Amino acid sequence: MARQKKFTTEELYVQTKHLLLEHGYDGFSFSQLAEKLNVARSTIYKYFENKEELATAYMLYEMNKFLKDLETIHDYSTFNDQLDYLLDLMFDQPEIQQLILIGQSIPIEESSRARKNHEQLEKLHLDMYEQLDGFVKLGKENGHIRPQIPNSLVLGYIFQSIAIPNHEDIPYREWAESIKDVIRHGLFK
Amino acid sequence: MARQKKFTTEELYVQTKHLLLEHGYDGFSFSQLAEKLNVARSTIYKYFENKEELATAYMLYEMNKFLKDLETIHDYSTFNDQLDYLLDLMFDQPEIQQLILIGQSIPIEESSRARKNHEQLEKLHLDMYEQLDGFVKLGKENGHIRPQIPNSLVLGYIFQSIAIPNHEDIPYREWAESIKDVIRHGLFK
DNA sequence: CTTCTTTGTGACATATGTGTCACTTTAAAT
DNA sequence: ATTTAAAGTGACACATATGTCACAAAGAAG
Repeated sequence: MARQKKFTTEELYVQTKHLLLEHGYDGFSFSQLAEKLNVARSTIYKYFENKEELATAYMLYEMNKFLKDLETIHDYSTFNDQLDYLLDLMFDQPEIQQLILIGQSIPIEESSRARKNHEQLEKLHLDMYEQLDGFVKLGKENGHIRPQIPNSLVLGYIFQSIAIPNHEDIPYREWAESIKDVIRHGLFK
Repeated sequence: MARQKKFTTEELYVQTKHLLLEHGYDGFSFSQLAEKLNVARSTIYKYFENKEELATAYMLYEMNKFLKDLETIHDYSTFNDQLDYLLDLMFDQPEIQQLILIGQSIPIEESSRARKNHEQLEKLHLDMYEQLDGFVKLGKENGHIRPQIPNSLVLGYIFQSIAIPNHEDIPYREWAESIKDVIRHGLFK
């Protein structure tokens, strides 16, 4: 070791997240990030080749965190508890789908270090999908979820629900319960 | 009149839409747009002061079109027909919520021509909300929609549903019917 | 044909972003 | 105290975006 770092990878990722959410991938720049971290722009190049590599590395980090949390779903035995857990998980990080979307807008150059990250990211994506697909299948087998609804719609529906803007500022608990209710039973009487 | 225009406002808006959806507001530039339209970049400055004004003008155009379509909802008498019409409308332009989101990420400078556009845009937004809110109220009064669900959640659901990615490429008609079904009756048996 | 007006353009000055590199700073190891 | 290597920086060359303006091009009106 020599000389203390001025920022941790963790801090870098936190700022990256904010900037990506605010400006999107195209609008995100090393200049902005360096300013947020109070370092020179060139410092960041010590750790990442370019925007592409940084962004994919960050997405990988975020995805791994999410998947780790997702595994905990197996601690719950009933389908209803699992659904509750999944929804709470997503409520805790409502930005996750937007980030995944931004992640998909990263253009991957041939033969870049980012390629590896990108490939691994696709693996994690598949992992996630399989986890969730298994969950939906269980729900159908156990007779909770109506079997004629396509699995991808079930999952999409759950994911998108979290992104509904709470413009009326309804208290978290009440809002979350309403969403769970609508997911289960729809809008109609 | 003098000299023919090389592009119509319509064409300009179409390209603007594509670029905004692809790159987001921050990633969008006059250079890209000029290239798409096969004109010099400076030509666009003849019609718009800057990116800000162009983007707000475009959003205004898009919003007006959408609201005009939305009015047609009154041609349908029953709540169920109105809901069907609304959902079909949104299926026809699934980009609308993403565009609205992008529109909200336009930073409005003080004392710019874009201010006027922006204020008018907010009015249209309110119009839209009132239209839709009225629709939901009707649904509750007529006993179709469960009254305990917040109105904004009902609307959020309808809007967000359209954005669910159809990864399995299920045929349009079937997919749309499934979504309508889930919105009405939820995922559970 | 000349004039007028709209439409379009290239070039300039300026700003911001990118990637690199020789160099400095700083803390640990000897 | 000296050496070493990681961590950090300013500056350079280059690319791209911005806004402006004097001027060119092209139809319409006279």
